[in-house]
Amino acid sequence: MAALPRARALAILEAPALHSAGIQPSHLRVLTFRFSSFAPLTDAESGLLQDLAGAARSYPPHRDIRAAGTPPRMIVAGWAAQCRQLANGQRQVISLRLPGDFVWPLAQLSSPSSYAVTALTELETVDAQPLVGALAGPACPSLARTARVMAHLDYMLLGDQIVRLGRQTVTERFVHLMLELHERLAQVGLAEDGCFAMPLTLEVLAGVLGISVVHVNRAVQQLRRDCLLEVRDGTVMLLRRERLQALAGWAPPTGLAVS
Amino acid sequence: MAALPRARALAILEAPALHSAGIQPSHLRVLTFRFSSFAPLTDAESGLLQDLAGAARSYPPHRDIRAAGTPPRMIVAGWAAQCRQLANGQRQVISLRLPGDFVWPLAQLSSPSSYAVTALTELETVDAQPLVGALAGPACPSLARTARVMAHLDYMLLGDQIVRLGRQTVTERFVHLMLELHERLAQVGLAEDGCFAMPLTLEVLAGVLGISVVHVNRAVQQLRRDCLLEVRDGTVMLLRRERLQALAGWAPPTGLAVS
DNA sequence: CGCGGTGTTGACAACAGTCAATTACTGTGG
DNA sequence: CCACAGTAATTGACTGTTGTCAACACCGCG
Repeated sequence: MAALPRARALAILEAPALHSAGIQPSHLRVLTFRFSSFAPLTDAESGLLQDLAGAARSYPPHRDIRAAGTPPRMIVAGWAAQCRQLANGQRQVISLRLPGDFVWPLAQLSSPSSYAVTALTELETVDAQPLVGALAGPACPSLARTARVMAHLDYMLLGDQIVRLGRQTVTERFVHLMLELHERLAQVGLAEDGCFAMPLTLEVLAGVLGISVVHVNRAVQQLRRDCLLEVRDGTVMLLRRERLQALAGWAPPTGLAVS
Repeated sequence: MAALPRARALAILEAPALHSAGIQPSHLRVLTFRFSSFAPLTDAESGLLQDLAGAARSYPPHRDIRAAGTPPRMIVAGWAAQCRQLANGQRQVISLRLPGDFVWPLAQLSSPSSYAVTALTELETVDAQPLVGALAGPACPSLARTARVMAHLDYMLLGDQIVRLGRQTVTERFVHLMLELHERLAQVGLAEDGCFAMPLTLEVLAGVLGISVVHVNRAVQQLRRDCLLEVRDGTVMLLRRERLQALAGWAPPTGLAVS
């Protein structure tokens, strides 16, 4: 969708000025991909994204990024997980946060520490406050619409997670999640042809899918034997998308109209 | 919390003008309870709520309330469920919508029909468009903050639902849900002393909890035998709150600070 | 070389789903 | 007033999926 405008927007990435400004092209690429997938970007909006990409902050793996009152940030590289720690020591991942996602999906409160966002890999984020500020002003009208769509997408993703946990078997859950991740990563240019990098241990996957480590493994082995999917060296290859989609009851998101 | 302002706000309910204006006092009561639980209401805000309560619309049970593009509404009486219908005929309830909740939690899109909101009982809703409109304007500053808190609460509730489905046993899920419902209903004055009306069949409960009808029943019977909880005639009585909270790992929500 | 983290596999136990039969409660029509 | 059908709740017996425990392989690292 919107192939032409995106191409035009991405052309900026070739400009030599980027490097002299200390901007990571891959960071700007993520931002541009994400926002141009909803609506063509105006020049003002492209400029705004370029400003954002200028000041990235880095977090090491396993670092807890506590929410309380800090301004919103957007991930431009690496993966994070929004977790709930349970009394019995178990951990449930509410939502995986990928490049192009806000770290905290919505207006957030000071929640009682049961919520945390943990960096799963080396993580790069940029300050998203200018974006949020731009929503109120009239300067970037389509950005405001885009932000609403993104908020809704976050809500829909939690719905998908609920369906996985509530109604699917281990294998179905895993496949469903892989298809979702592929779709989300493809939106920011980090997945192609059913292939993407997935820096998750079985333990984290078990935390996402609400099952034990052992059974995540069994599901992966079974899918591998059935030649439906391959996982190796942190890379996932979806071999037969149609079969996988039928198996997990997953469908690519249809056109997004804003209310 | 905010006992004094709420009492002042509720005093309006005694005014005889209400009945002549065709306003259901119970509807206004729900609206007033809900909004005054976050911040004291100004007179302008009270007036806005009173206007809302004037024009309620009614839906029969089992009626599907389709979302696509319709303006937002708020429930003032009755229960509804936001569902996902699966290909194999199973149904997963994403979120129960109670009096004082927006029917569609957030900015909504035209989603591909897999999402639906179904009235579980006779349902009364009011047009929430004036509320949403008031958020942008400067007339009701605290209402805008309240709306953000409510959006976040909706998100937190989905997180709770995910934890239930991902990490808890049948009994724990049921108790956890009952405690959540009690808390949410208490916020709109529909629960007291561990006692509230719950118009849900076992089938709907199974749809919420991601388990089979039979097992919902077994859990209820067990809790009844243990004298922890009683369900009869559509009424739930939580007998030992502390034991139940410990059993389900549930804690009452702490103070809500806005970011 | 030993160590910790991660992945892999098997055996068994615990939990939850399915099927089926029975009961209780409603509203309807005779 | 009763018989009836339809829905919901309840219970038992059995099956199937998943969790738990344990052992082992692999790998990078000090």
